Amino acid sequence: MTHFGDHLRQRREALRKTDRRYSLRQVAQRVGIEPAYLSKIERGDLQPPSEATTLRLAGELGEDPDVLLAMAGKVSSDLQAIIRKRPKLFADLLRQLKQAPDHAILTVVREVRDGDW
Amino acid sequence: MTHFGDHLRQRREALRKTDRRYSLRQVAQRVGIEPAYLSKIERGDLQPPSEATTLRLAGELGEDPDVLLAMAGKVSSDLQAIIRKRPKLFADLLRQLKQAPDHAILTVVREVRDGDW
DNA sequence: TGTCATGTATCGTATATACTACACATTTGA
DNA sequence: TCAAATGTGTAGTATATACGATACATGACA
Repeated sequence: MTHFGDHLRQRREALRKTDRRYSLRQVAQRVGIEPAYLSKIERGDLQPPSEATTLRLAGELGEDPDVLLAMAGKVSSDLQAIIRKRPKLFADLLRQLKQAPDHAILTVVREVRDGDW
Repeated sequence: MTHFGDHLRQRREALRKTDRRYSLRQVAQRVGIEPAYLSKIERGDLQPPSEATTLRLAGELGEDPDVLLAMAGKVSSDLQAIIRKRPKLFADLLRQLKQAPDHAILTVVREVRDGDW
């Protein structure tokens, strides 16, 4: 499993190949953090940043926010809020689905989307 | 919405009516925290405790752990781990189900439980 | 060849989290 | 009635979180 920082750096360097605006310093500036801070994060010297900063990084680097948050060891606060409103229901559901294969979960997602209630 | 601390106190006092072992001090001791700390939590003077302590409180007071954690503004770390392993899938699922009525989610839970994969 | 940008090392800070320790006034039960 | 138990006020602590500011060596490039 590739590290959060490694992943950031790989992604940034990839974008950098076709766009010089993706230097560490410029990305840091657009994201609103110090270059030194981003440097240490990319190198795994520091913990991944806060949810808010991680989301801005995802936006800047064109990454899926939930996936990047997951790599940062976090779960989006809006998802947490959904669970907290009906904790028993969603706790049961998630533990049931823990073992289920991806396609089964996808099926459920589609069922719900197309479901009529 | 009743406060986390209020809820704890109500629950503890209810148990106390039939069992003197549910004094604040004795519960605190069994849970492994200082009475003064539990007092302030019940009165809403301090934030809800850590996940670990909240779970011990749930056990001691016979409450559903996920529900009590939700009242503490948290989501169980094992549920978070489930989500983090397949963030896109579960993020989509939860956002789909955000609006769904309880019975629809229950149906999904049962479908998955009885499903054959 | 000099200057501009780049990545990084070092140091420091503000705030939040998660409690403990102790003392004290009040209440309860034998 | 008095000793034990109860709830609470005050003060303090250790650790984690989430960064900022500054300075510096290296590399690119014009």
